[in-house]
Amino acid sequence: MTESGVAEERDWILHVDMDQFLASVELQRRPDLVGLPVIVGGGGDPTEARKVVTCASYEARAFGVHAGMPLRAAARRCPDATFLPSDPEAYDAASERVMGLLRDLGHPVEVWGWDEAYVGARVADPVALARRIQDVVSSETGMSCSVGISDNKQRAKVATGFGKPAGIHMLTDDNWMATMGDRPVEALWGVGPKTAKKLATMDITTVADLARTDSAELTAAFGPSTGLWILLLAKGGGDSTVSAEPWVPRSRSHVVTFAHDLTDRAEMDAAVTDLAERTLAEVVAQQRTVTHVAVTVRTATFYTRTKIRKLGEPTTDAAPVIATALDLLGRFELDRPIRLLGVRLELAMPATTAQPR
DNA sequence: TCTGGGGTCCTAGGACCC
DNA sequence: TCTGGGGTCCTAGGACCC
Repeated sequence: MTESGVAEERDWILHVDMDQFLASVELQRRPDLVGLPVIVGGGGDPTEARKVVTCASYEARAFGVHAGMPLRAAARRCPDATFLPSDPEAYDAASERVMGLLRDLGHPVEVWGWDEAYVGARVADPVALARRIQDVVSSETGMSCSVGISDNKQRAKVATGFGKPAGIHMLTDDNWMATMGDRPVEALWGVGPKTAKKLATMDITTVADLARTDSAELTAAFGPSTGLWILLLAKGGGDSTVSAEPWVPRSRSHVVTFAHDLTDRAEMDAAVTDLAERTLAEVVAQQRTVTHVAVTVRTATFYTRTKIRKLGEPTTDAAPVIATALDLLGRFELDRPIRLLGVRLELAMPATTAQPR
């Protein structure tokens, strides 16, 4: 604040996160379901095995239903919910609309998946900008979003969690430790259950614990990059850049979980061939080139392994891609029932954005 | 009613070369 | 002949996120 009481312009990062995005898109065409439990996932059949919830409306969440839960379990918890099939094209279109609205505000927008984006803005009143974002998104799409405000992406993302749903929350150096210090390290974006468990063996369980840990102790345990990174996160730091450059994907993949485990090698070959062909077709449609082929196998016991091979030269030809995928598949011991097969194609980076690997 | 699908990045260790 | 060290490329695996 200046003496006149007018805030000065500063660089802010706003994290915009659509509330219950997939359910919200569905509610736009099914207004009769507004206020009711709605569960999106699989083919919309709650009895379908090996399919999970992709998005649950807040009303469904009140029954304990959440993303990743098997549809059958969701149906048990919330039998009166309306189950809808996943419709990626509709979500793509809705996402494009929202991102377009954000870009129209005139600030750089970094898209983070279907339902999230960072907006970088030098403004005096970021809360006013957040309100404007919510108003525009709401009036133009009928959907609500939450906005987190900070000076870096990780902290802005954490702030959004305090704003959900449909709210605005700001986290800065002034309130970071008071807000987060006593919370578990997993409250940090980028610290998951494995890291939390390892930290716990070092007697580090809260954000405040982690923030006051010696950097040498963390780099010894987690490596020079990760160790310093999680220390920075605990102190409220993070990445302060917002890039409006379109994201260039590094890879493209598909996996399939079979309704019934495969035991026949010919069926496995056919599945891998199909996955490779489909994935390559998408890569070629995007005018990209394949450098590596990876094959993933998951057995009935959930044992999951990946084998990857660099191709002799980057290609868009189906023959070498399929041959490599089948050869990689053959290097697994396939004597146990197979639950999942996957193919991932790693892509050559276009010359203008080529980066050392 | 066991545990989806699509991604990214980091680290470790072996092979190979100088 | 033996020994040491550094750098790079490659694959495997882990971890995390939406």
